[in-house]
Amino acid sequence: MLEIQRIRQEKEAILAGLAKRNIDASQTIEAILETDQNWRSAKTQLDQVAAEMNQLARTIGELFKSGQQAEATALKEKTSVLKTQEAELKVQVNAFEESLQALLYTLPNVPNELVVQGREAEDNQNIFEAGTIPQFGFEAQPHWDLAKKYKLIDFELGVKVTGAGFPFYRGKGARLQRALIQFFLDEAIAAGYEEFISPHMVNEASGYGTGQLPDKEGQMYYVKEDDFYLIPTAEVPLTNIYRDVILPDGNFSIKMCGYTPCFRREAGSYGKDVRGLNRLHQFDKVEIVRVEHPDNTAKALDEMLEHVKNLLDKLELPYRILRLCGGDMGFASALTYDFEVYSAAQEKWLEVSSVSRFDTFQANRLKLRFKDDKKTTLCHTLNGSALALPRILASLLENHQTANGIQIPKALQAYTGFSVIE
RNA sequence: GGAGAGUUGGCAGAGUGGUCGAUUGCGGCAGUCUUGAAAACUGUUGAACCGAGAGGUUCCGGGGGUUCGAAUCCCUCACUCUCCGCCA
Repeated sequence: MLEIQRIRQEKEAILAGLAKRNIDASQTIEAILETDQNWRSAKTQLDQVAAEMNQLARTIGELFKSGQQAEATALKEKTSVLKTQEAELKVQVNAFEESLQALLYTLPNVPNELVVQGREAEDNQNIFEAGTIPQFGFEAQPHWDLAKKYKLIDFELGVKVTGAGFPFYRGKGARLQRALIQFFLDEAIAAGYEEFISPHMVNEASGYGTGQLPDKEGQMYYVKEDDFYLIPTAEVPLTNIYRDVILPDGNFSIKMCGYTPCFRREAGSYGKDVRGLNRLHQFDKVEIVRVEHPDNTAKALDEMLEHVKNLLDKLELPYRILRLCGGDMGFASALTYDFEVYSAAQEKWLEVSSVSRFDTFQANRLKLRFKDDKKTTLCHTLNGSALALPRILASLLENHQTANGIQIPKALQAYTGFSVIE
């Protein structure tokens, strides 16, 4: 959520920024400013009336105490007019406040200056590439065939027990999955992130805190009896640790990581994009989350990018980094880098990580601030996948396949306990 | 699931209708003392909003009500804890 003070002060810059998302927010901004103006004027009146009421009540109290019943009763009569006024103003103030809030919720974050205007994936900027795309002397198979051939993943069994998008991993497939989780966590911990095992369900307030609510409830699984949401990412429980928190000073850098399963309804998706592991309703992910002083955000983002690069290097996967264009960025993000691994078998790039800075957008909703010379200032939040498992598993299988089996990257062998799947 | 107790400032914990944004203790900060530290003592220490400022308003789990006046009384919802039951 954008800060109202910022909208008051930097209207033009915000409009220009949102234009990069192909959004013309001028009407919304005007409505916000008008509602804000109305709210402030009603609020000022309400405050005045309330002040008078308080004064009167005090006077009446003193009169009663000193036994001046008649005077007190006379004054009491005067309060009824003020009371009516106060009630009316309260209704107004609340109404303005609500519509202001609703309007503010509709505005996405303002893109960083590095972000270019664009509509879709093609407009994203390719800023980095590494690794070599493997050449096979045979016809490379997609991961769903490999998974079947080596009995690593059973999609049909998942359909039987739950439904599409809920696969079983079995045998070496399960082992590989567990190895990856352990590997990612160990790397994150070595990079200074504190590990958390979080709840896999969150309450409504947490959904609002990170921006899944309102509006995107359709993307989350919902447990009606208890009013809980299954987490779509560890970002939600980890970031919400700092909901309603004021850090004591500006000297902080909070680095958290956590492995969780992630649950996403993914309503409306179909076709080859969802084949195999490409898109699931339940998948595993190690997430890194940071809470930073605004001055440190750029550096933190760089560190996170380096961290993810390192993971992919160690997994010996060919990848590229895209800086997302305005139209392709998430609602809350100010700047997002996607990591994509090339799969020579599917002959396409698979998104395996998304690293973003949100600046104050999440912090404003979370009310996450720090004290700075008696002032309270909003913190910055960042997060990134490091990494999401299914597409990593897919690209490991596809890129490291040989005619006789699948080679496990060296860095992973200590975790899997085997070096080849045959 | 049954029964009961509770929700107050960073924490602990008073406060049952009037000057209470709230006693006190701990913690934090500043100071006195000290070569320094500890101890002791003194002072200070919540947040949000409106306002150029002076100042004002709001917040004692959320919402509503009674009253001139509510942390305090009533209604309602949520959450937490304890005991019993069930259970990994």
